[in-house]
Amino acid sequence: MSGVRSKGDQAETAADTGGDRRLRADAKRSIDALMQAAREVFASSGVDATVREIAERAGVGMGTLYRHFPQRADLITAVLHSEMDACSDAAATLAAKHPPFEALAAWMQRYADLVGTKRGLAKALNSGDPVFEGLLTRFEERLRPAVRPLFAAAIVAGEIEPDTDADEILCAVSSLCMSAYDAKPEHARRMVALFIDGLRRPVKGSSSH
Amino acid sequence: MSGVRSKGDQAETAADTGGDRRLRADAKRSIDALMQAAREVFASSGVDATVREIAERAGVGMGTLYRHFPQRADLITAVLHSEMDACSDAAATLAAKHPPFEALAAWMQRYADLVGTKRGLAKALNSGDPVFEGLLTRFEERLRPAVRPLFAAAIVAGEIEPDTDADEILCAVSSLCMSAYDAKPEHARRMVALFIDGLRRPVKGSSSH
DNA sequence: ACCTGAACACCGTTCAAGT
DNA sequence: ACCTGAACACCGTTCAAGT
Repeated sequence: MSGVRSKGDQAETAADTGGDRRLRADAKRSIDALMQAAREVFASSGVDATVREIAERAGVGMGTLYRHFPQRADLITAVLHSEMDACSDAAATLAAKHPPFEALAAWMQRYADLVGTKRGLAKALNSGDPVFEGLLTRFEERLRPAVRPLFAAAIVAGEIEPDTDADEILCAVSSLCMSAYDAKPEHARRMVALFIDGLRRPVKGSSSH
Repeated sequence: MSGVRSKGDQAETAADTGGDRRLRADAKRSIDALMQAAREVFASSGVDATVREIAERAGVGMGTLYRHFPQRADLITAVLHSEMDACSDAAATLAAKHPPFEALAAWMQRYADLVGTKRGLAKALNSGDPVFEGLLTRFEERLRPAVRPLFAAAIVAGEIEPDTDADEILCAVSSLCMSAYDAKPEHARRMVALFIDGLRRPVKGSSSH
């Protein structure tokens, strides 16, 4: 009986983002390759892509895929979680690199891409399978807190109206992309840009001569 | 070269309702059996039911199924068309048998059942496959005209407000059933009944003593 | 502990063979 | 002209065999 680390040892489904929980090196490599391959294949062939296609592209056998992702749905879930997290993380990065309004606008484009892509995937999600439990939850719980500071900064800088409702904007942008994104991604992006630009108002300090 | 009947000979997909367009007796029997079997199987096992299961229940071979319905989706479409038509036809029947308001209320229950059932099927429809072309069109174009007389009659009889919007009611009832029907059909029916009852107002003639 | 790939069960669809 | 059912291609998933 080695006393330390007694419970929480059975994390069957591969970790979400790139979780490295005491895996052997080859295992971690397999998981990374699979998720990368899934990302690419889902992007090019859509959600209906075959597990075989993914395994082949990742350069691993079928058994390896199923060892880390017991069901096809688990791979989809993992990929979506990872993409959502990446989008959330982009908020801080953009905030550090750009002035408030530009950061907000840039992140919205990032978000538009995510939703546009997710729509292809979401089709399978809305099928009601409980396998996809907590995906929308994560969507709301990680993305919203991430974007709030962007709005706050733009408001403090006086670049958008102080009563701008972040949730409303997020909702508008996503529904805007849901409908038309995969037909004309460029068109969707342009509409998002127009929409976000409409929020802008002249900065206080610079316009008073 | 037999001169008569030169064009329009290639009606591949089996007719919609029970279309008897110069089929041999056994062919018609097969089609009827298949549609009836599909109706039952879809109702009990959902839209994901197997073609094999349907063929077996209908007592025909796989080839027979595919002779009349070249794709699985064609069977679904045919069944839905048939159920929509049946629901439309029920309007006239009910109008003949009941007083205006009762006919309207009864038809709404019929409609609730259709939508509740259709929801299970519609899941597959919203997949975007162009195979299901024109299903919603038919839904709107046959059902709405069928129900309009029911509203008109109830309005003339003074049993509901004259400005009642039929489309609004249809929309409300269907969205009411979309969400909760297959979990609790009885509950959905009760809510529809309550809703429709709310439209009623005291009849002019009888309340003036 | 992890990987591989042939094998399994099952699906939609086809087609040679019958009447 | 219509029917039958074995056969095909393909899918998600499993498992004995390897290192």
